[in-house]
Amino acid sequence: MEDKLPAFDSAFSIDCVIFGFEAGVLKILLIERNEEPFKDWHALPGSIIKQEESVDDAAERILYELTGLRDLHMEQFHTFGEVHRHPQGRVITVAYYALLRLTGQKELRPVTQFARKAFWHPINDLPKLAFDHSEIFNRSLNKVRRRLSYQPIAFELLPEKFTLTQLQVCYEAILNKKLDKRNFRKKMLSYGFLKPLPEKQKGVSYRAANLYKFDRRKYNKIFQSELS
Amino acid sequence: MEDKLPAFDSAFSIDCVIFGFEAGVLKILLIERNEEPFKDWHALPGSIIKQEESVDDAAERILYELTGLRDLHMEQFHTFGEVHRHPQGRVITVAYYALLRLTGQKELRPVTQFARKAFWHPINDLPKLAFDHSEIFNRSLNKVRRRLSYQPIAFELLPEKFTLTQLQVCYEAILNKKLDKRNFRKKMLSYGFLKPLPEKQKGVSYRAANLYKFDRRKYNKIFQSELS
DNA sequence: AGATAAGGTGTAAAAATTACACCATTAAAT
DNA sequence: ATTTAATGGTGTAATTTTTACACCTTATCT
Repeated sequence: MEDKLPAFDSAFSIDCVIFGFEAGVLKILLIERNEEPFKDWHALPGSIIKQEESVDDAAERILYELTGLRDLHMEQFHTFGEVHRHPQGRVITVAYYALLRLTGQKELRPVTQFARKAFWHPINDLPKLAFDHSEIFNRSLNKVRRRLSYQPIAFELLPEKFTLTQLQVCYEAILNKKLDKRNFRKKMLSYGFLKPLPEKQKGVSYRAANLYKFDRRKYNKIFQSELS
Repeated sequence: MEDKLPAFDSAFSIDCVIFGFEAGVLKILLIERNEEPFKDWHALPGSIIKQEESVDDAAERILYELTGLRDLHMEQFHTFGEVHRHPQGRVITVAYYALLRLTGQKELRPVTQFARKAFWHPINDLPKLAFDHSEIFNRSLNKVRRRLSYQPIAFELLPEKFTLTQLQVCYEAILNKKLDKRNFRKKMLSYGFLKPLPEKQKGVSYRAANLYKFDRRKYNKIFQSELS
């Protein structure tokens, strides 16, 4: 496929691994490419950095153009610089990840023609991805797991009001292992940044669980002072 | 100074933060630049990535060319991508760090003309650095500190045979805080990768301390299995 | 012999982590 | 009305890890 394409010199690009959590399943955002190389393949949202924008700004723009998503807090985690990772020329890519709350049913609507569509896909069943995107994804998942071990970032994935079980399932999905219910709750509550609400889960056909809210002020206090 | 220089389009570069430990003091490797921009300034060893080399390979080559040092294990930690970080044009830089054992008196000898010389400088007294290199250094130090909290990487800095006090001083230099002697020893020995040698320190005018050796096999076992 | 400087050691309290099982509540089904 | 199915919610004891803390020992130098 790549033989017919023009070669180019070198470029910097961005690739984004956006995690979402839905129905107890951890997913990432993929696009269907509408362009060679790897036309029709699934891929991470990614594109070329422009001359006049910072790398961080490029990440925001590119994610928006390919998926319609805006204003996430993305974090850079690695730069992939093998010579032949792109068939047409030298492309070094800076990879970002973000955790995204899926409530509010944000619509996925690419605003450029590079992506035919954008969609969520469970991480346990990923298709073959374009370029070295599988490797990029693997590395992002390691990063998120490691990060979760020192910062309870799972909140970023949950709706504003959530149950402790939802929180635990989210942890388990990220870490890919079962946790003990009592110990998990004890620990989470001991942090002090979970506010119990005078409100219960609705629409379940079993005992409704209490809802909690994440208190970002307290959270920030704890995890800023921890750096010292 | 930059007004007279030709502008260029865009480039990818490498900057290296190489840590060394000497006489109880943590140092990094700086060069004196022999080229505009920032001619005569102190800077991190860094230069432009070539078209036909991977980013990791570029890091090794560049460090060698500017300092004469080879075969260190460098690790990428961040990519700096602000638009105006270089006065002449767009330069995105991938930053690496490494910890280097200073025994054997490795000579520092730049093999290109870009650096007039290379030298070690204590981290507590750094001069103003070229470009955004101070920021790059700060970030590298944070990275090393954080890493030290889950992997005892301080060994990389010590000679083959070392005393427990040397090890502790090295930790203290990285973390910039005092540690308790008894607790520190208890913990280090409990890992099981410190081999006591039937040998004592020489040439000190007080009671000689026992020497230890770092057992990399056991270390790797422990810190590989830890990832699961 | 005495001074100096660092080496080397143990214990108790506190805190964090782990393992583990049963009753309560709700809605749906009968 | 009763039963069933599904999840919610809770406590304790054992173990491990972390912390705080002080004194005698050894080697060298004078």
